[in-house]
Amino acid sequence: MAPTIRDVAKKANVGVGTVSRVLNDSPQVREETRRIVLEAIAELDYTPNPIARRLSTGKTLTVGVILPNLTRSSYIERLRGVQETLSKTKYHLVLFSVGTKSDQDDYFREIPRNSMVDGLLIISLPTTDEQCEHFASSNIPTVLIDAYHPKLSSVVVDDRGGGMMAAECLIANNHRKIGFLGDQLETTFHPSTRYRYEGYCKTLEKHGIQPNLEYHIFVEHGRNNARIVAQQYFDMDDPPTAVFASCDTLALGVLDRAKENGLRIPKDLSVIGFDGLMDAEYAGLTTIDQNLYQSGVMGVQLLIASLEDPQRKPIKHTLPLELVSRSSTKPC
Amino acid sequence: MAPTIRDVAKKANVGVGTVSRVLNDSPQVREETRRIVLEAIAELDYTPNPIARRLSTGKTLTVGVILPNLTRSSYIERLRGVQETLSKTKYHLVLFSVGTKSDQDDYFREIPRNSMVDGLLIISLPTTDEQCEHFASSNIPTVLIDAYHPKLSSVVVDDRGGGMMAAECLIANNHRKIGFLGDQLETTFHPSTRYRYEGYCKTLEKHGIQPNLEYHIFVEHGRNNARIVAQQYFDMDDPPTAVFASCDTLALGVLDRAKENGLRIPKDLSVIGFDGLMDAEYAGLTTIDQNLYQSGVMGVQLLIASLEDPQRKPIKHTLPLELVSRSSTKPC
DNA sequence: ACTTTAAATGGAACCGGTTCCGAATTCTCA
DNA sequence: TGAGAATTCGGAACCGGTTCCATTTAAAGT
Repeated sequence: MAPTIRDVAKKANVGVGTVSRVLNDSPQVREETRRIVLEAIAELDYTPNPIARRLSTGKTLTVGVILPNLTRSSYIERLRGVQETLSKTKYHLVLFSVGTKSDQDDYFREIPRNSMVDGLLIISLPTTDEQCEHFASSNIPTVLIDAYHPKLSSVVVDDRGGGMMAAECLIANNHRKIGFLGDQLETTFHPSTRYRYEGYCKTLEKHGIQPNLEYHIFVEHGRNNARIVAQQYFDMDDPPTAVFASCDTLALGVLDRAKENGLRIPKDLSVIGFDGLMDAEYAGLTTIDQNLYQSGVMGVQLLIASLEDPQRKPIKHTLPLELVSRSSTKPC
Repeated sequence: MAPTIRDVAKKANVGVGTVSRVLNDSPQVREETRRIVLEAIAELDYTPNPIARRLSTGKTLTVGVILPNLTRSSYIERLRGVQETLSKTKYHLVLFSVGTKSDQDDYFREIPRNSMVDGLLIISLPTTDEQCEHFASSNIPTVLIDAYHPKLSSVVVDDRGGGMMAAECLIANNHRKIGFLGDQLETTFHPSTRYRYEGYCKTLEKHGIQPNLEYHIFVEHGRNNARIVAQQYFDMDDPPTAVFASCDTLALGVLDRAKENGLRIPKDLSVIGFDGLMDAEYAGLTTIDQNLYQSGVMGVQLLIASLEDPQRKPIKHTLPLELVSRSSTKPC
């Protein structure tokens, strides 16, 4: 059996309290005594049992990360930022992925309730007001990434502004017939898409362009789905000359189909995406880079701050957006 | 403060033992008593503290997953299989990612030692004999995914056979000048690449083709790296007419560059990859599909089996490989 | 040298479950 | 109806840490 703190205490001829103090770098222990205890620890090859520690301190040294699933590159990139940052801290990462709405409800209810984690990071999940209030009033600090609520710390980008940037870029290149391809708005709709859409519409109007609703298509997320619906654009009597997709994955699908149809990019069709995925780089896709990785890093930093000071006020951190101009558009 | 089992016991006028029995569905409790206890639980909105439970049972209800990092799609796809399967069980998933060799050593030493998890899943990490022995003799069941050791359960594919399939496919299409592009062999080399390489060489020889070492290039993993080194092929006096890349990502890089050079695929150059990523599908890349997702599913199943019966003998599960013929080669 | 004060230490109590054993209750059957 | 067996139950002991308080030991002060 693994040695316990009492074994160490016995071996070092001290009380368990003293061993505990040595383990926790308490200054209240004589140098000489510390040496003896450390020796005993080394001899027994003793490691404190983290679970026992958790029980008595009430801390789990664990951070929960909840995200929709592991299929979208954007979630993964955020997760990567979270993971790499968290690995530099004392916290472990427990991963939860919600497949369905009811999964989400379950997790949101159960995770804080039986305090399985010290803190929670919620990535790209649309949360209700009620849920956020619930997190805020629970005693586990929670940070939203790619979502916002006044009572919780959050990491966001200016989606509306991003939509405007994209539209401005295309308009600057003399496009007037601009399409918008977005993630499904109805079902598992994420607010970000709507804001990007709003920014896009706003900008068109600002330039006196009446958004053509025929050009606005919403589709279930997926490169292949985008590839398929993109055909609708090419079948139109008066097709758009440019498309802004609400995420890179959809934009890539449009490019795929455009190339299949022999269109020249960006001459016959300009495409701009949103996210800044690696895949966009490979495909030469112009995009609005939203610093996905950095959102994970920042999320962890905010969470750690809350963990260290639970009274800390919620902070809303807005990451910058950057237009990355590539070959799918003329230079912006 | 959250109610404890003793609060419930008091409220229900029973002993804590009885409450515990109710919680654990012990048959040793009268139906009437059970009802009363459940009522008290409901009234207090009581949830057992999982950490306390862990301490007394010694089980953490947690499975650790160690993988190299979250950048390669193949790891992610495996992780996805693991995650989705695990979420159907009572176990939680704790994610560890090793950035450096020394990270790996640390994790391998520390994770079993302070028993933070009930079981361990090791994905695509080259492990030494010594490390495996160590896992096998520790009391936490461990399963290797994409690696093999006789003392541990493992999920693998026949990499050598896969290399042969790829080569056979190209040879059947009358290619004689076949290149091989592999992940770096020197530094963070993974055995799978070597086996694929061996299978490829073997097959060439079998068909009387002397492998041309000039055609064999090894490069740090990455689509862009592959894209860059691929130029070496095109600069040769007598370039290969086909390339087998040890993974899809590298193959995609080759395709990228080939297209930049205006080569027609598969007429001027045939390319075949290995993995079966979604990206390969989008790019029309012929590949050897190794059922990455399924490897995660299977890994969890083997682990759960070991968790339920720790005496169980190690099992080696070999997943099938499937040649998926797309437009980067002539039909195989 | 001898109090006064400060620092170091031992160990019981606690965190919140599970488990086991002895006691109490209920059931069985003569 | 009552002895004996079978259920059901209560609660102490335990898991392995931390923490707090009382006590011992060392340092400081006059």
